[in-house]
Amino acid sequence: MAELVKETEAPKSSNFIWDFIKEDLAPGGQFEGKTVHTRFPPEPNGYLHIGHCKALCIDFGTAEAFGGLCNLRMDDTNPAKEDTEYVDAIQQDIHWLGFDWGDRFFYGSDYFEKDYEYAVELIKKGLAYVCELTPEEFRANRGDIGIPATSPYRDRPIEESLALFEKMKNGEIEEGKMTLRAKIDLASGNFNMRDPVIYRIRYINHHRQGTKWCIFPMYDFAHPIQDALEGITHSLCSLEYEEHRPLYDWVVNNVSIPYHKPRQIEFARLNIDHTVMSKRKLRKLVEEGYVSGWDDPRMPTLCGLRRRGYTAHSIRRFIDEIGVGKTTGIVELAMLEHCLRDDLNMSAERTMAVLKPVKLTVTNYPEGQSESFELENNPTDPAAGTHTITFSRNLWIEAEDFLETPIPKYKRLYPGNEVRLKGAYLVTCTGCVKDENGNVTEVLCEYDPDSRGGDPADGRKVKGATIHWVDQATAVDAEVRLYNNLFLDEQPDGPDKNFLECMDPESLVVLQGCKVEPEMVKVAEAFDGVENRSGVNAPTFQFMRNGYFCLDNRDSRKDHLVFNRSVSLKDSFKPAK
RNA sequence: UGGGCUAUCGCCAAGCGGUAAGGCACAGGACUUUGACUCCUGCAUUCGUUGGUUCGAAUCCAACUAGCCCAGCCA
Repeated sequence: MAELVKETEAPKSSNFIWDFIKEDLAPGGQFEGKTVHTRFPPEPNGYLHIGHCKALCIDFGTAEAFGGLCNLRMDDTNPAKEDTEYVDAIQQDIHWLGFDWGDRFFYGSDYFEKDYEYAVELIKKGLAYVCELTPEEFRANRGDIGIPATSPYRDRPIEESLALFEKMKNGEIEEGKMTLRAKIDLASGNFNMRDPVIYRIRYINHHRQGTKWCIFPMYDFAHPIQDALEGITHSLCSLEYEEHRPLYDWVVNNVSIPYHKPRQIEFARLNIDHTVMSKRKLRKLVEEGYVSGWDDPRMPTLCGLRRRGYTAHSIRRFIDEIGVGKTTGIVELAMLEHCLRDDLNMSAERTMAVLKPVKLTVTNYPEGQSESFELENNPTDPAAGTHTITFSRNLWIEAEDFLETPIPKYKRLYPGNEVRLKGAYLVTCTGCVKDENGNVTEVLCEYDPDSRGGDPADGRKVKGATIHWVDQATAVDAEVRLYNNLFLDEQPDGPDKNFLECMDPESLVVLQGCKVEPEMVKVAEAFDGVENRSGVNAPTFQFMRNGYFCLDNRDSRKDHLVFNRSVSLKDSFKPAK
């Protein structure tokens, strides 16, 4: 974990949030001499996705940048929505990314007692009252643009509210019959300030508090208190809370907090094209079986991205690259993919794998003969060493590396053309064998014995391409899963769109009978012994000329290898149409 | 039409009164035993629009325009 943090580059020099913080820390600033303290407050009702990841990187990253602290807090003030089921997964994902909250892990519900005391304080100050409007009446009385809201209970005596709130707490009031409201401004243009409800009654089991409470504080009341009690200096959140800030400040200013007053700063949340980010929609994909689960490799969840083969480093780099601002935009997926390729290019070992195999017979290579070659593991890193591959008369090559009649600019196998078999020999195509339907079943070629290793003795330049291959004698079968975007539409989340109708029916293509190097079995076997496979990155390779692939952390076993394509290699070959 | 926010290249994004960084994408070219990587080169006379202030404006002022968010006893 520590290594991950270390290998992550220093974050960008600054952003508007850091500018604010610098001002706050400067002489005369509101936090002069204080330690920057942030918090990441996920609601435990789903898995973390790349959107949360931005927030989390900002929260933890900002603390890191200022030598401060960041707490992890489960925001669980609504018993109807939360579950412990997600708590472990959230923690695992944050650790995977390389962040740590030390011993500062909290639950919003830890503060229910305090919340209650502060609510009572507000009532005593005449700043809150028990309102008996039902949800329907509440809506009917909320007013409108230019029309103030109303509540007949607004001026009820303090003592009466105190007694009623006590009854609410003691379970003597029916759900929906009463709420506690902050007394602020019924005519405010900001509806959040029109005497917002700060406590509601809920006879539901709370995942941690059980039935101890039947009144629960609303986010707008609980959050600033939680922040204040934890000594948070900067409460960073997304833009939609911008107009809640006056309420946040109101709470912080009207309650006797024991420490400094935290400052809320908002930033734009992350959107990426060809995907959806709302928890509701992701849940629908999972629950209605459009994907295999929250960790389906096509999902934008952190567990999905991890299973797909995304490294923590690449994701953090991506978040760093896109920056922090207040403009709501949609980042291209190409940016994320670039960050992955960039990372894996440095770290992934090369191996040859044939995804759509066709036989290649080296007709002048003696039957039964075999030899081996050393293939570099990573051309960008000589220290990565080499591994041994075997060669014989019968090989597998990619079906698309042969064309009986070549298209313009085609540099691969076609009758008469010489190509290099990566790391082995130069071969010249002499023809092919077809079945009764005219499908090519075997490609024929002759090798140049004086080109061992791929370098021709006479030093001639090879115009053909270098293609990958595997030896039929030693190759191992594997299942390979190719992923495309879940959505064909750039903006499945867009207005007037049913995101389910934007899905790509071919977002998952499963290939069987792919041919991989035999050493993959050993790698898979070692991975079989790894505990908590879903929490770590599975072994990842670059299948030369194809892309980056990793073992599937859920389904792969040594006797049935399953690889996921994390991302393809860039390909500038554009055959003329 | 009430409140809040945002507008700089196809996508992110610097810029904070002195004459438009960077990344992604894209297009050429070099190199290459991955049509990858790497390396060059190109890619906003212009900063939503219109006025104003100024020797000088993306940066200050004004008025427009467009987009996003808000009327849960959700977070």
